[in-house]
Amino acid sequence: MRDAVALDRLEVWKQKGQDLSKCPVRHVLDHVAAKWTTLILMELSKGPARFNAIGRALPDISKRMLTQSLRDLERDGLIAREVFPTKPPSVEYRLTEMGLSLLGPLGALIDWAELHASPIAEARRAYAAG
Amino acid sequence: MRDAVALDRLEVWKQKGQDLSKCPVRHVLDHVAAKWTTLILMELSKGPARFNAIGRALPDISKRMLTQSLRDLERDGLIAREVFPTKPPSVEYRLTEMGLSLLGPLGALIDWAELHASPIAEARRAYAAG
DNA sequence: CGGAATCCCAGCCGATACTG
DNA sequence: CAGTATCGGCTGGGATTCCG
Repeated sequence: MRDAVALDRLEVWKQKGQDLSKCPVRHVLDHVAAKWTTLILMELSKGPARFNAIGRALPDISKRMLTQSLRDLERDGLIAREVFPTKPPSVEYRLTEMGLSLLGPLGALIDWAELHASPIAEARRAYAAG
Repeated sequence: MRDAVALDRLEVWKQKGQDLSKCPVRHVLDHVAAKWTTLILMELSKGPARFNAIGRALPDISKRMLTQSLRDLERDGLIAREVFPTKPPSVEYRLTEMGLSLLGPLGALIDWAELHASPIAEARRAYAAG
């Protein structure tokens, strides 16, 4: 059929009888999944930005979710948070090297999605119709 | 900083003031997000399989979620469902060409996750430590 | 400015039981 | 074999309010 070498990594984990929720691969997938983290990584790919700047760039995000998403990404070492003791204090977020390296694979996925957007929409219509 | 050509596709959508939930890119991301669809695509990358065969390969999935996940993938044209009028009836699922083409980008993401699994785990420990 | 705390609901998802 | 039906818990995430 096709060599699915990469996919077998998940397979191996599954066959070890491990808890799927602790699989490290799932963890990354969950970031991609999370409603906002992809957008945030995208925004930061343009350069470091401050809390409210990111918020303004993503109009529909609440402060609550922005905070939480930033924490999640920081926790996993994908972005770094730096506080400047100005008055009032400002906080800057930027991609780490690891976060930067994620943009490649993530971009590939987004490219695929863009390329297949209309076939998918078509498939949905066809499915709904019959 | 870095060319983020791919990522700008999402950006464009956002700036059009569109509802993010209807962005076609999000549809794909949601599949990746969903707890089981990635595993199912993985399993089917090895070749066509029947309902219960997939279920046995993914021991922790319930029939309910298996059905639902298969429907989701079928709805978007990533897998195809074929019923054989045997006795008792059997149903076979296989990747479509579009589904097959998703394995590449998805595999790249999984490779990245596998490669950075331990740095991420390390970052989490460091973060938890304070 | 950059958050934290609280309330609350929609939906995801698991368990269980039933069907053609 | 390949589903469908129903119930219910858990949590993601929106709205709002308060704080250093």
